[in-house]
Parts: sequence; C-alpha cells; structure tokens
Amino acid sequence: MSPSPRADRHPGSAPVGAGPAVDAWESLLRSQVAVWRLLQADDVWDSVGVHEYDVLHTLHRTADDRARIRDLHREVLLSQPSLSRLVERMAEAGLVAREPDPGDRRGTVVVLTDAGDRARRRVGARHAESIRRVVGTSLDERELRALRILCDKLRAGATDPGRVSPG
Amino acid sequence: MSPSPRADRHPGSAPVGAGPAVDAWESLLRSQVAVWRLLQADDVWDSVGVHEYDVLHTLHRTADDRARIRDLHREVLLSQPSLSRLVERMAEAGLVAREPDPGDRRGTVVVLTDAGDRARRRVGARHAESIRRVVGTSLDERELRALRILCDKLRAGATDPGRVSPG
DNA sequence: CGGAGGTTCATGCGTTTGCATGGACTTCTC
DNA sequence: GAGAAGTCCATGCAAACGCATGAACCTCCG
Repeated sequence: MSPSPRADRHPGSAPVGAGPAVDAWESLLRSQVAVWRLLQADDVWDSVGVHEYDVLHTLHRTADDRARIRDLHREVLLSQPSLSRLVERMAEAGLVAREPDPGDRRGTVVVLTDAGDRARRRVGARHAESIRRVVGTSLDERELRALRILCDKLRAGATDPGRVSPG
Repeated sequence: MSPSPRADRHPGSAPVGAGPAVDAWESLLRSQVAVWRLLQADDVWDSVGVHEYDVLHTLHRTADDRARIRDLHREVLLSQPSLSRLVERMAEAGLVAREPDPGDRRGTVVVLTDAGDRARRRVGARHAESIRRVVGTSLDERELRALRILCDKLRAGATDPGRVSPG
C-alpha cells in the first residue's frame, strides 16, 4: 500500500531560478493568491459572490451596461457552462436580465439591472477600499503605475491573436 | 417577471480610473486571467490537474520534499477542506504519501513520492516552456525582472502579519 | 440555393468545492 | 497540573464547477 517516499534529494532537477519569465510568472501568481486571500476574507461580499461581482463589474465597464455571454466569458475566469448557469442564477436573483440578441439569434445578451448596479456599487465601494488598503500600502504610487503598465503589456501579449503553437 | 433594465447611464458612479492601487490590481488580475487561460489550454497537464501540480511544486520547493497541510494551505488557493481531500486523492494516486507529524500529533505531513516527483518534473518542464512562450515573449528581460520585484514586494506586504482591520 | 463547417449557448452528469462542524491534540493561564 | 482557549485536520452536505454533448443559428463557398 504505502508508496515509497523519495529517496534522494533532487538530483538533476532545475535550479530555483528557472529563468526570468518563469520567476516573474510565479511571483505574480503567488502575490495574486496572497492578495486575493485578504480581499476575500476582509471584504463583506454581502451575499454577492466573487464571480457575481466580476460579472456585474464587467457589465458596468461596457458602454451600455450589457454584454453577450461570449464576451463575458473572455473576461471572467470560468468555463462557459459555468458562466451560463451563473448568469441564470443572477437573473433569478434580479441582478441581471437576459434577453435575446436581435442581431444574432444564437446570442444571449446580459443586461445590468438597477438592483444589480446598486449591488455592484455597494460592494464595489468597499472592495475598492479593501484594495487600497492591501495593495496601496505595499507599493507607492510610482510602483503601482509601473506594475499596471507591465501587467497591461503582459495582458496585451496574452490576448494577442498572433499567438502560435510552437511548431 | 422581467426585471427592469437600468434606465440611465451611470449617474454618480466612479470614473474609469479608481485610483492607482485599484487600477494596478485590476490590471494584475486581468493579465493573470488571460495568461492562465493560455497556460491551461496550451499545456498538456497529463492527467495532473492544476491544483495537483501546485501541490507537487510547492512540496518540491521545500528543503526536504515534505510539508504540513497547514503550510500547503498558505500557498495553494484552495480551502482547507478541499486541500485535505485533494491530498487524499493524490495519496491514492501515489503522487504523495501522508504520515503523521511526530512533533505534533494533530498534524499531517505530506511527502513527495518518487512517482510524484517524476510527474512534477515531466509536467513542470513543459509548463515552464509554456510560460516562457506566453510571458517571456510579451516582456523583455528587464521588464520581467521589474515585474518580479514588484510582485515580490506586493506579496510581502500582503503576507505581512502586521495587517490590521480598519477599526 | 444548399449543404458543410464554425459559433454560441444550454443541459446531463460525475467530480470538486466551500461552509459548517466535530474530534483530537497543543498551548496558554492560573 | 487542570481547565480554557486555540490550532489542525477530516467529514457531512448542498452548491458550484468542468467536460462532453446537443440544439439552434450564422457563414462561407461551390
């Protein structure tokens, strides 16, 4: 039954620093985990889950408070079926409304309701406060700006359709 | 039935830039989502889930390939019960071994097995390749270093126990 | 026009997650 | 030392997730 534990100390494994790209990504990931933990615990999410808020926030950022499920899917880290059901639940709760896309009858347009926007604003205010306390106290303003620029660039590169498989 | 959609365009809501801290965090989060999507899709995770690999990698980073569940919990973004069961499944799969902590009989020590380390190395090599392609092509070496330093600092601030609730 | 192929969303189903809780143990306090 | 308080891990259970798939629709091309 019991599997044998490793015998020797890593013999031919990679050193700690596995290149600048890997190091940077790992650091980004770990910091994201650490901050996220605090934000989730600290904030009062008021019966609005994190994913729900993400949807509300994403809708708000659009020009007219509405978006196709497909577009939401690009922003929210959730599988398409999960997002579909999340929207369904949010519609039942009155946070959003679902209507067919007149221009593409496959599509479902998700619209922010008044209740949804109230919830977004209420949670958003406290959430922003939380972020300022956690993130804003670790880095000064110049560093924050630099971090934002780097992440924007990283995101642009990762969203770029000119991404090819290594062939 | 149908909830009324929002009537007016956001009247008194916050402008796009909600402060440097919020902007930076949002950018970090979005870039993380974008990159993560590619890494998950692109890589061959070889029946080893992302969380599983995270545990294997975290164990490998320790001095002796072993760690308490409590310590793993600090690194992996997963609730304690979920992590507990994840470790249970990984033990059944032979990737890790569980043994009681001689120094603290409440504790469970998770040990990396040979099979687990093989899996880690196999997946890790391809995963690192993937990271270099996605992250390493978006930023140059100087930017990568800067990003790492900023994220390290951010993480240190978020891990710092001197974090107090606003009251 | 018509069919092949791609896109978009929803549903069935098994797995995984988180919350609440309990049991076992340690540490703190007097 | 004994009891109170805290820590650490596991389990019951409902909710949520992802994968595979299907139905409806759009688009491209002969």
